[in-house]
Amino acid sequence: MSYWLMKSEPGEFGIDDLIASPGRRTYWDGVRNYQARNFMRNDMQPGDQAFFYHSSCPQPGVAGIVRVACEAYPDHTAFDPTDKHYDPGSDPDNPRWFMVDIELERKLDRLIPLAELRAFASDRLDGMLLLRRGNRLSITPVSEDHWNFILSLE
DNA sequence: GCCAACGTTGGC
DNA sequence: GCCAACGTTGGC
Repeated sequence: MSYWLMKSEPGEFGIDDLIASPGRRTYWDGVRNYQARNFMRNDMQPGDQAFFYHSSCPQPGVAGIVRVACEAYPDHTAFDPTDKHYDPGSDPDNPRWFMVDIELERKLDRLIPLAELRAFASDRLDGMLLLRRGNRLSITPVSEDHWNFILSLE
């Protein structure tokens, strides 16, 4: 059982879009970074929990909690020339990109802003990958201590 | 819109 | 394998 943080732009797909999805479930397509892919493909397990994080928006921060609903499987959007995330280098017989399904566990009572997390960057959240300068990874692991502390801020 | 921090690409 | 150029991410 591991904890994760997954970034999404609310202008594209936010926590309320997940709430509106059938079964409050969706597939996490479009990851085109090898490190993030490896986390999904190699380390994510069904039942793992993840923070649903809003990025590139007026109020970046942790918006909700989701559950990994299956093991990673090939991201079919990589094979679709009309898709924004099309990658001609991904061969259906040897897929390059993967995705998992996620289900909403709950939306947080309030969004916990990035700025608030940053205030703890050198003590209670020391070492958290999200807070590392220049971090651009869309999927990062979260330690159990950090997970519990962030939820205590809610 | 700006810019820092990366990751990727491609010539050599 | 090196590295410059380029593209992307994402906070501010």
